[in-house]
Amino acid sequence: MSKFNEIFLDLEAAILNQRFISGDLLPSENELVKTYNVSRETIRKALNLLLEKGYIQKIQGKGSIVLDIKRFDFPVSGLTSYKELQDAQNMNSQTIVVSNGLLPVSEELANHLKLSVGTPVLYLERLRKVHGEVVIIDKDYLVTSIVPSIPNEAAEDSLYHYIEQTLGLSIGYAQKEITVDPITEEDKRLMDLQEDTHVVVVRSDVYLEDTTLFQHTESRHRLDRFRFVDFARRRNSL
Amino acid sequence: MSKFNEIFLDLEAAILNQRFISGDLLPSENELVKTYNVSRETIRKALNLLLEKGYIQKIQGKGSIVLDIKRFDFPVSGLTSYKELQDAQNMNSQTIVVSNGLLPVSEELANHLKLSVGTPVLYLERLRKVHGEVVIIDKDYLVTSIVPSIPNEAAEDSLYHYIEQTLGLSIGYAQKEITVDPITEEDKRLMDLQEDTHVVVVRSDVYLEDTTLFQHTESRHRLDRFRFVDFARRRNSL
DNA sequence: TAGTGGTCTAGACCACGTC
DNA sequence: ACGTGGTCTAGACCACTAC
Repeated sequence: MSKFNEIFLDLEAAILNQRFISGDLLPSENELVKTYNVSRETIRKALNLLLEKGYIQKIQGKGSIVLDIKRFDFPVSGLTSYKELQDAQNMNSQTIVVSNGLLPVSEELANHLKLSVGTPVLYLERLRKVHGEVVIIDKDYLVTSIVPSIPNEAAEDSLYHYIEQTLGLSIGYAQKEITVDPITEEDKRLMDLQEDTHVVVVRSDVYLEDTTLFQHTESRHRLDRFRFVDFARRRNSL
Repeated sequence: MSKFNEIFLDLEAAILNQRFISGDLLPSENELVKTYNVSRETIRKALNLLLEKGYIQKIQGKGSIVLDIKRFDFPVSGLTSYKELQDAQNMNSQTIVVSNGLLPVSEELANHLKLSVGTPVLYLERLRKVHGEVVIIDKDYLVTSIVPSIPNEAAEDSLYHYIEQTLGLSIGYAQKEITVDPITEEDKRLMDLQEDTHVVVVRSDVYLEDTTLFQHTESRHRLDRFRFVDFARRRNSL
């Protein structure tokens, strides 16, 4: 593990554990150089990670100020899976696998995943129950040359954990899109909808570190249970 | 302007102008060192910006691969304003200012903005018309000690442009939240809703670079006109 | 004036991919 | 073996804040 990543994790833990609270100044870069016995650029790489994640704001001539982290917010931002979220939130929730097997790929999806028509894909469909109600449907389409199959136990736990830990693949990045779509017959049948006429749909394409597209996901959320929180920096395009 | 930022903008332009297309390798870091006559760390800072923005993927031992940028996607992600979006998309749209003046702050908002109750805030309410229909309502609450007033012309153009260019303030970062809420009487009155019972609500807190909270915004979108696109990297928490 | 962060350098060694 | 990106260093100079 790299030094700057270790320092980042160390400082992150210090902030999460409230050893530094909102408004505090972190030790100066020169002090951190002494503390960790590394060069200043190494410290700065660690601080940049904190900066990107919204933990601190740096002010020239002053120092690194710890920002107010809203711990109870839903960080659906970034590339985080349902399971990780659930762990973080301690949600009373349950996953039900309703499909897990090969499916001939549709023409549209074949195009999308850059497969030839007719190639089978691994189709996984799961219901997410929170407090006894089905509020999310997740549909995953996986390229079988990369992920040939998923044990049901892994599907009930975390798909990403299985892909990364068991298959040893490195997930790189994802492109995602959020829209609100009219409900389908399937939504009506499988979800505990109330009078709703729409659901929030999050569609993602997920790529490995070597830029291979290996997964397309459609996640359908009941309106009242959907919340997305994001931290964004203004990039001065000077 | 810093060297690494100039190099970033140069490479970004090259990618946007298709001088490099999806799947291409950028010149190696050592080649870029020669091209730009700078040190390797400076090149790497520029490449990191491309990486964060989703323009490239770096693969050790191989090079920097240009990714597929979906140019017609709505990058509502990051800290971008409606006006900037509109420019980028060439949308046929129009802004109507329906409120622009001081308002005694409510208790809830006072708390939120850390103001004392009763302090006036600058309240700006705007309707966004696209293709003749009102599909977005924007409500901005601005701290008057920082932004005392907004000329109507600026409100019709770009609020951020006015704040940055005319007032000379530096916007730092924002925290935003997306939910789907039931419509209000006001939504019904002001927007061209169809049978909709809900709207997408984007709430943001916007801070200056010195961490001062100066704006709270509530942006209400008609369901069928809302789309959010995001690029996310998986951070290996190794 | 002293201390802070912002930028940049020239060089080093390592890990990985390609051939 | 060679070229690629990943990490790290020790030092330099600048811009800004605080006093």
